[in-house]
Amino acid sequence: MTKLPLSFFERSDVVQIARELIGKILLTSFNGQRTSGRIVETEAYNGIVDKASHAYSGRRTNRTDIMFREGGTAYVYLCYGIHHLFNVVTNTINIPHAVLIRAIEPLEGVDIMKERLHIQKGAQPEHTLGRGPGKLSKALGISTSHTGTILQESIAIYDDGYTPSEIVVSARIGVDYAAEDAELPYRFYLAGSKAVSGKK
DNA sequence: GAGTAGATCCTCT
DNA sequence: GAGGATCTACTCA
Repeated sequence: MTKLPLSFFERSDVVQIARELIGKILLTSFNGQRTSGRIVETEAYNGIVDKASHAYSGRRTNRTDIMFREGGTAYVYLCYGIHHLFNVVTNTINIPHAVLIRAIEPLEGVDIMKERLHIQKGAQPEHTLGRGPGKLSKALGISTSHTGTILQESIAIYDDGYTPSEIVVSARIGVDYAAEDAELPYRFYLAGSKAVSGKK
């Protein structure tokens, strides 16, 4: 299992990176609690030309400033006052591209994830633990305090040689406000995975 | 099984 | 002061 280098995220094609992240492993290690899962669903956010992106038209505020950093930085923000959403910043400095990680299949630390989600042990099948961006962040212990973290230490993404059998492309979820950009084929998921969120 | 309301708070206008 | 890259629980059928 090899850790993805920062150069993986510093490439210019955010849509390509989103596709390649399917099947990779997201691993967090906080306070000795190690949890990981295989990424099965992602969405690309294509910077200043993408109405669905927080950085659309070059909007740079305290919150979005993280997206203007170099690739391989974590961008975590609070949605609906409840959910912490985990993104990976891509491309180079001053280009605010990002990939939203939407779903994982749990691998290590399943009991820790259940504890974090307040699920009784064995009460729910494992594939529900990382189904959806809000739950995934909670299961892995990621919160807004981790925004700006470089993805090489307490949070990192690995390649264990797994090759996805079939990747499905679709429009993104929950971005109706983005008008015609909501239709863009920027969402990728692993065909047949039970952990994929959204419609069937 | 499908549809809907409510939670809840930070960020930007 | 409004609204959001969501999730759950509850209703009704």
